[in-house]
Amino acid sequence: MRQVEDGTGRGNMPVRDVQHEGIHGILLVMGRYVPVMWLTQRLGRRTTITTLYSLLPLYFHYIALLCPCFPSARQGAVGFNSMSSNDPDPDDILDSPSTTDSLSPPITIHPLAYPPMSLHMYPYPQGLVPTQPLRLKRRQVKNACTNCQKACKKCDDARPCLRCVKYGVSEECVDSQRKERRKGIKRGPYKKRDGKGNASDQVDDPQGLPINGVPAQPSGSPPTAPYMGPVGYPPGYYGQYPPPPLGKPGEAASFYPQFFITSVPPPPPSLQHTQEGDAQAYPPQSPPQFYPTTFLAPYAQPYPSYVVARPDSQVQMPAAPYTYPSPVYGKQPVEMGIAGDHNGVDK
DNA sequence: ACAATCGGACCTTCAATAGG
DNA sequence: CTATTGAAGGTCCGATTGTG
Ligand SMILES: [Zn+2]
Ligand SMILES: [Zn+2]
Repeated sequence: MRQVEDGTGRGNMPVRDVQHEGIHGILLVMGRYVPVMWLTQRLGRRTTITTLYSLLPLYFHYIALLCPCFPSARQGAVGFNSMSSNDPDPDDILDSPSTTDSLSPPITIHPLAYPPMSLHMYPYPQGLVPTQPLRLKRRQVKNACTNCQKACKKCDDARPCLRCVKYGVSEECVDSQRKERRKGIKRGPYKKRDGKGNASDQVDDPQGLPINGVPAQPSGSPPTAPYMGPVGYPPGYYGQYPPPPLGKPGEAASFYPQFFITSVPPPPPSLQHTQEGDAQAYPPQSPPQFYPTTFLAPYAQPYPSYVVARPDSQVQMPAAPYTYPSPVYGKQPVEMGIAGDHNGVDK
């Protein structure tokens, strides 16, 4: 297990490097799992642990808002799957059901959930540790806005989308036009269906061990991670990943095992300073632990109230609904915003 | 160092096809 | 009619290139 925290000598470590230390590029930030890739993309590649640490509380909403994987104030359980990725897609790391709120107990966040040491990196909990590289499914919006489409950048379902808001072109944010699929195209014979499980799709789980009791995905592609949805948004609002298909027997619904987010207790001291290269050595000693818990949701708000377009095309963080207890949290948010993406909607 | 570009991997959708 | 296939059409990751 590895802990990445301020004051351990890693404070100046760019966040992006954390992923190379971590198991799967997931930071446990203030009790929540956030893909490092995501952080580096949104906050800038050279954001250090220290910076992140000091800014996170203030940017908590924003991060919660931006990071589809940041299961903060949303209602509903936080799904987590044993997964990893060889090409860590920031948004692919975590996932949670977004439309299954009704299925799951509410999960929320409360201020006390912010541990003094807010940055930890945890490996997967035992039992959730993937036995093989898993391919995480990326979710796309149904219809990107024209700006995002042109820029080949990620869009979202909101209009204006976050990216357009960020670049101050909210008014230009409109759905791109989709062409209709042509009909009447002959396809030729399909390959034979053979009534039962054929040899073509048993690639998953060579060991035949369903992860965490979860049956392997029927397709030949690696299993995908569950959707850990955004916070406080309607289903699909920021859904980076599709909700677990419900009611489809033997399907992905079973791929959304429960995962518990908690205010992370500081790891045992003996585990706090493992050497580099132990990324694959997990879980070497004591297995990571996850603590089922519940959080309050102090600032669950719809997206539009978070983001304010400014003349300078920056995005402004509305004042926090409450003040953070720790003085360190009181630090003024420097001009950090959401660097990491390009300026100006282009092309 | 950071922003813009864009090739192409990946995802979603849905008409064509197959089976009962 | 329902299930499955599989390709069209789309999204957007992330490597590359451009800019100051
Ligand atoms: Zn967009
Ligand atoms: Zn837009």
